[in-house]
Amino acid sequence: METNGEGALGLLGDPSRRAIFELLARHPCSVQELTDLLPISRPAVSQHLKVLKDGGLVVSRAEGTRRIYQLRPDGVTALRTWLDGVWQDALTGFQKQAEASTPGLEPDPNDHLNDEPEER
Amino acid sequence: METNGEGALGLLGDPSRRAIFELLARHPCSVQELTDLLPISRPAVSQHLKVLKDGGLVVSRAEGTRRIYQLRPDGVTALRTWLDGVWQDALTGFQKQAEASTPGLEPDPNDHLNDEPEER
DNA sequence: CGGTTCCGTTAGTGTTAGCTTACCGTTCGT
DNA sequence: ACGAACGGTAAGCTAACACTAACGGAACCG
Repeated sequence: METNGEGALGLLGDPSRRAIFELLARHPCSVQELTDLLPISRPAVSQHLKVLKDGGLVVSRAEGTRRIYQLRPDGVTALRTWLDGVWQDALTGFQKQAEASTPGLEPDPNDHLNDEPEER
Repeated sequence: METNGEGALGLLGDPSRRAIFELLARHPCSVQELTDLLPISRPAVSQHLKVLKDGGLVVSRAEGTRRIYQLRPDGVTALRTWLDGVWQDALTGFQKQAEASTPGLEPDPNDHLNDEPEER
C-alpha cells in the first residue's frame, strides 16, 4: 500500500478507475452495483478494485456474500497533500517570475511549428 | 484544451509527465534542461510537453532558439476543483456512515433517501 | 444437501501508449 | 553564409494494460 498521492495519481489515470472512484465517493458500493452502473464487465470492475485497494485508495468489507467497497480517507488526503505541495511550488514560481519583470504571459508567437493543437 | 480536472488527471497518470509537471512547478524550464534532469530522451520530453500543452496544463514561450515551458495556473486550479468535489462527496459519505454506526450522536431517521441495501 | 448468488482469479487477446532512432526546420554565432 | 545548438515530428518497436471468457470458491436459501 503506497498511500502517497503520487502513486494514487497513477491509479486514477484510467477512466474506469476514476469512475469507480467517484461512485465510491458518493456512497459505498458492492461489486455488483458498480457493474450495473458501469459499461464494463464484473471481472473488470473487480480488477480495478483490486488495483485501487492495493494502492490504498479503497477498503473492502465483507457483508454476507458480497463485498462492500468504500473510499479510504487517507488516500484522498494523500492526493490533496501531493497536489497542495505542487501548488505551493507553483505559487512561489509564479511569484519569482512576476518579480523577474514578466508583465504577462506571451502565447509563444514563434510557435508556427505547433499551432494545430487539436489532437485527442 | 480541456482545462478540467478529470482530463488533467489522465495526463498526470504517466510518471514521466508527473516528473515534468513537478519540475515545471519549481521553475520554468527549457526542453534541454528537462532532458538533462530526466532519464528519457529529448523527443520523449517533447512529446510529453505537447500532451501537457494540449491538455492545458502548461504553456510555452519562445526565448531565442529555445522554448521555455511553465505551468498554467488554470490547469492546477481545475485539478484542485475536481479533487475538492470528490472530497466533499466523500465527506458526506463518511458522515452518513458514521451516523449509521454511532447511535445518539446525530440521528437522521430520514436516511432512506439513498438506496443503500442494508440487510444482514 | 443441491441450487443460487456473489465474488476473486487466471488465461488469453487486442489495443494503446511511451520510448528511441532518424530527419528536418529554425535561430544564433562567427 | 556556414555550422552548431535547440527542438518539433514521423516511423517503428516493445511493453503495459484493459477487457472478456471461463473456472473455482464461499456464503445464503430452499
